[in-house]
Amino acid sequence: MPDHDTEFHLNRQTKRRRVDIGVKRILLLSSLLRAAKSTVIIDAMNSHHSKKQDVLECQEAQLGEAKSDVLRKLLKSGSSYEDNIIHFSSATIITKLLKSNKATRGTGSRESVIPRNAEPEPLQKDTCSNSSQESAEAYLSPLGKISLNHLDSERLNEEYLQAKRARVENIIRGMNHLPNVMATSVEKDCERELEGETEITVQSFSPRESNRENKRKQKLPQQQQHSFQQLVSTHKEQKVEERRQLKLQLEDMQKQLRQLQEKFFQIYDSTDSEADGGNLSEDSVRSDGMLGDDSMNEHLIQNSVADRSDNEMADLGPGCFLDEAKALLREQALLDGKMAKHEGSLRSKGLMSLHEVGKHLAETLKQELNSAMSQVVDIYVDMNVFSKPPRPLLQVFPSLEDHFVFNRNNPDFHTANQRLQCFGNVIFPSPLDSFVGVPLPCANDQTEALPLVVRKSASEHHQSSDPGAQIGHPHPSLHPSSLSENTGFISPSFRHPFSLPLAGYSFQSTLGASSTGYSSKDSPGSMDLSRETTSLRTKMASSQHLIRSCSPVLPGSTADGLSLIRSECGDLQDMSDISPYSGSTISFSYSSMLKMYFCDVKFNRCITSQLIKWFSNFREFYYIQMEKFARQAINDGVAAVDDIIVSHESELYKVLNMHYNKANDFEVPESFLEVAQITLHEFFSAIVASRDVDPSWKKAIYKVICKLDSEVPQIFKSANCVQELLQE
DNA sequence: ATGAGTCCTG
DNA sequence: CAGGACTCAT
Repeated sequence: MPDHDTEFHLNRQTKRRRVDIGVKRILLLSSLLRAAKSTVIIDAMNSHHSKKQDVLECQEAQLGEAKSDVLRKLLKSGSSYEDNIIHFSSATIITKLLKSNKATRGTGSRESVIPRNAEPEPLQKDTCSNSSQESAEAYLSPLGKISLNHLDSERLNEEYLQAKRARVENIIRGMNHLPNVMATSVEKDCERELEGETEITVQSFSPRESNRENKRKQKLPQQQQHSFQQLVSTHKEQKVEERRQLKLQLEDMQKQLRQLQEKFFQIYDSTDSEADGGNLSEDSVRSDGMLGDDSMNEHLIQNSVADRSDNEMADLGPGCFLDEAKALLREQALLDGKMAKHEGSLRSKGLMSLHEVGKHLAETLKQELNSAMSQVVDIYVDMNVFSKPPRPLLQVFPSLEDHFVFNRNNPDFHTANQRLQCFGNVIFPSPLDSFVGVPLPCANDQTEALPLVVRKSASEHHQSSDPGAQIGHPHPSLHPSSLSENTGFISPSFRHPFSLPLAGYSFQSTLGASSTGYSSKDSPGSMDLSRETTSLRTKMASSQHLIRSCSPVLPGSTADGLSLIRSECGDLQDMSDISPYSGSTISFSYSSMLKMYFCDVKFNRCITSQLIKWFSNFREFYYIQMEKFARQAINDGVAAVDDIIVSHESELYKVLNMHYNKANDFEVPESFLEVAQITLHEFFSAIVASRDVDPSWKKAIYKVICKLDSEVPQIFKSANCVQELLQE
């Protein structure tokens, strides 16, 4: 029977096994963005960043990545086509070539001067390597060096010049497909290169250089003219084929472009109404821009690509395809510019501001992310946590409704609710709500979960700390099934500072509430903010030195929630492997949460890391205690997991409360007990099942518990958090 | 190189 | 809790 010391051993074991959770956030964000396919988001983002992003990115955001993918493909294809035809025509290669030549000339030291007249040798040895970039490069590269000890340098010079000319011809031909400017410049460069050729002489070769050259010369063409002809003939065929393929690609791109265009306008139509009432979302703004310049956009988009006839296309060389793609990019940039312009005009009208845009964009993004996360959480919890015969958690809901003061008409609720961002068991207002002035759908629409902190009841009679109730000794009145009769929740001793995952869990997961937020029916109702604020006031009052920033105080009240979210959501990546909804995992960082909730706090590195530190520590403590008590229960001979009941009298609860809520400043939400119990059960079961042999066995538990997390109380998001608390 | 976040230790 | 090592990502 393992005692709880094992924990430390295991901790040590898992030392290097930890999963770094902050890894894929950005990916997640972007993938979610894509998955969401929300034009609201995309447009907003595009508008917000358009000026900073390059053309490709703008285009991607604006018309969707499909198009840009096509463009990229086209560009890529174009260049690969060129590569295939004549590598020398590749701008990259040319650039490289010219650069290296220049570098060579610029080298003062003779020792390091590239032995240009040494290059012809490869001509004699090579067998028409005409398609590999490497060979081309090698051949052209002034870096190529061979031992010339036995060679007639003059002859080689001659040959080399011949080869060089052929190559330049080759390049020029290849460049026919490129924009004139480039071709011309390259041509000139090449000519210059030829002219200055004979000035370079060979002085010496290092062995290393020789080796490098030897490697290369095997691939170099022996007969430049011959290989060139082969090149041309081969590439002519390739040209035809490539042209055909490019044509197909372009046609495909046209199709996609049209589709995107249609989609774009459809989206505008669908969101048009949402922008009514002076609430201009990014989407509507953008769409307005589109419609405002409808004819022009149509022209821009269709004229260059869609309207181009196939015949015309067929006559286009690969360079023209590239031009086509570039033209598309330009068009997109232009469109983007118009968007920005339109946006600017709106802004000048006072309808919106860039700041608002960014803010709203962020909010929208967060909502989308959380929605997706919530889905995953729901599904996972439903599948894993409640796969067993349902425990009486459902009864928590009515009981909580009884115990909490739901004041849906509380004006504070609405103002705060509009700012509400929830994590963990995410409850968000609908994405559009985040935009300025968009009213909440309904006063009764509960978009928030239970606050983490409940104000102490006015009747501050302390609950009897009955030491009798211990883990492994179920107490009827404390069992979840009898929570509705349990008055303990109202009882002031329920003051726990940290997040209470189950608040969201009970309602959302158990009741199967929509992941996008509590519906008005599923939600427990709005929490009376005054309760929590009053509760917090106590804390605040005792922490006047932190008056400017409430966050230093808050970690104690939000730490575990944040920690849970933070630590476990990272594991959603793992869960995504299990979940059929694997596309929609989410991960939040502490810092982003902190910054969102404590907007009045000027976060710097120090503050952020300190808070993170606190959260980590809080979280750690929670789980350490869980494991400890689970092992203790096992040691005590508890056989069935259901015999483990966490109540207000449980030692576990006391320990936690002592740690997080020493002064009992906070009323601990009922759901905390639920989550604590579930956590304990998880640990117990895992240990009993010997899953703890796995160094990372806790992670599975983290996953489960993470999903029970409830959101940070909305009050914390208020910029006037402190004032509000003190006013209570 | 730096930051975010976790894990371990004291 | 804090310090610091460590990992991972940018």
